[in-house]
Amino acid sequence: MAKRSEADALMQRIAEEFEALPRQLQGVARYLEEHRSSIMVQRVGEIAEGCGVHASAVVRFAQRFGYSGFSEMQAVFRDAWAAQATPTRSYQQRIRTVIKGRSGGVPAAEIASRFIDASRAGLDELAEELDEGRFQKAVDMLAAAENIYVIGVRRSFAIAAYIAYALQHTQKRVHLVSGLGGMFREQLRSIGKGDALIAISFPPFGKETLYAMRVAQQHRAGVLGITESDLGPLARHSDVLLKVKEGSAFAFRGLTSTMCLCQALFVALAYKLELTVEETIPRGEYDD
Amino acid sequence: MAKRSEADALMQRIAEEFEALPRQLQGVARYLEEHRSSIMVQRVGEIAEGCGVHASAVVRFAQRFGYSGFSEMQAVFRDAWAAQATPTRSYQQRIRTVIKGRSGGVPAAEIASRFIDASRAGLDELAEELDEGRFQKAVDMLAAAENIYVIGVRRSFAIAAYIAYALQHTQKRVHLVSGLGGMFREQLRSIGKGDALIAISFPPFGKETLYAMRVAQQHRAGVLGITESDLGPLARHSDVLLKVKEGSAFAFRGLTSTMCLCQALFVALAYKLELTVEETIPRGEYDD
DNA sequence: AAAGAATTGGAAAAAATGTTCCATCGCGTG
DNA sequence: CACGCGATGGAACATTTTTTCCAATTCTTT
Repeated sequence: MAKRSEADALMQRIAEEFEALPRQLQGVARYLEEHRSSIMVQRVGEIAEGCGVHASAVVRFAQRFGYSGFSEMQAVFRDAWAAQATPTRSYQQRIRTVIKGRSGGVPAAEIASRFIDASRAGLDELAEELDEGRFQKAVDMLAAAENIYVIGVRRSFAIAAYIAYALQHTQKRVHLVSGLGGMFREQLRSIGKGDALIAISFPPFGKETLYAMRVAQQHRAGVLGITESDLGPLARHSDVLLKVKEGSAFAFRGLTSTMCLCQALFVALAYKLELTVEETIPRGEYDD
Repeated sequence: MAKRSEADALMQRIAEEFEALPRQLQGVARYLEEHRSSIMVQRVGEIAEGCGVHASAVVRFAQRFGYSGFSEMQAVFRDAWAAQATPTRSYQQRIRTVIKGRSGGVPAAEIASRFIDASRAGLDELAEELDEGRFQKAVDMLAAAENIYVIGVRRSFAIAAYIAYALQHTQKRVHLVSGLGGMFREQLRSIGKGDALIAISFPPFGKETLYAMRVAQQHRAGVLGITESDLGPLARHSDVLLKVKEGSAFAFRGLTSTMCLCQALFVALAYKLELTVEETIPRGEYDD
């Protein structure tokens, strides 16, 4: 019943012993986990190169886990692949698999899979409907700003938090308007000309966000709105408005498209500012 | 844009010349057509046996179609497979190309569009590789918890913030371990048996997150880790581990797949708790 | 700091795999 | 029916790939 392939068992064994493995073998382990699906096609040499390791290290790895050599271990992955590539699994078996995992109610995986589909559809739409002119304008505005303020409340807060984090990797001064301590007003006080505000809001629009946009405009700062329609209240207060329509499954509004758009925005900005890779991803002690 | 692989071209050529082929080579041709997807893994001998033919016949077949030998022909199929098996990688590759290629103003929209493609491919991968059993376990664990603590620092903070927000729509008590005021330790103090911790972390793993996981385990709380691999430090401290592989375009790690997974997690949980749509999406005065 | 253990990289041996050559066979044709 | 052309299979050969062995190095422990 359990279709637990030997490959699965092996991977688990690897995960368990991982910590106790020497440095290079850990590298091999990581590589195997990462490229599990293509190991069957690769030669020892290729894998070794992929890990930046000598071929013999890969062989030693296999031996450490009880195989006579790499070839024997590779066979395990090959078999696993062959087993799943051949739709020999009867329909009944599949159903049983799905039912097996669930503890009453609808299998969670079913929901997950549908939600992922919906998110993907959302991205399709984003790709199709992205207004290139506006996007470019948004990037230009941010590139020109001295200080960048970011606001998003409730559902949109996570997005705002992400943008603020990402922008820390630029030379800009970044201010996340969080409202911590009830200080929305105070956090916005010093916004002014030459600055920009990024505001993320979806219906029903948070009043804090709208307030921030008004303040920004009064202070002559540029405003970039991220929302779902040209018709909402953000339009009036934005210099540039980016639209994202989130797909929704189970009447639950997604956020992946918005997240994706914001990351794209950051990447484009980083490029425009000619940040090097090293600058965008510092790997210090405190990084996560 | 039609990415007609060399393998496709070859198969067509084979079809055209099929009639003119000697008996055995026709057999080989049929075999290739039939087992096109597994040729890359097989040895000449295996294929020869599969056709009831001598190995040299297969080599001759390859040579007849202009290759130096079987190996060269096999490489064609291997490449074709690699191209379709790792769409994520190739998208990321393209972003990199776009960015490095042209000097001066690459249209921001171009970057955006590539980035969206890459994210989409990432979701495909997520859908494909999601471990259904673990996902179900994760949902069950959360459903059973009285208090849910959430931690994620730096890059992962936005995700943690979102989860904490979403969970407010359930009956659970939710605690976002933010470290505000340097109080990581204090915020975790009262975690205990019957509670759950959701920890999100990617390399290089934030020490705060790892610390929180250790504490949670010591206090007998359930730990749900969200990371990119079974081999990282989260594995040891997690009761359930969900994997998300985010592609990184020019060393810039995405977050859309992670976001999507977490939302799916919430939706599945909400469903299990039998929350109605209205409950999960209250539209009150303060909503955003 | 020295001794010991474990890890690592190179090179050579071993195995496996792929390719070529050639004698034989079968088939169609003159 | 004999001839010749091309197809076939076996075995030798060549190449590639894997594995083993060992010396150099690094890391630990005393």
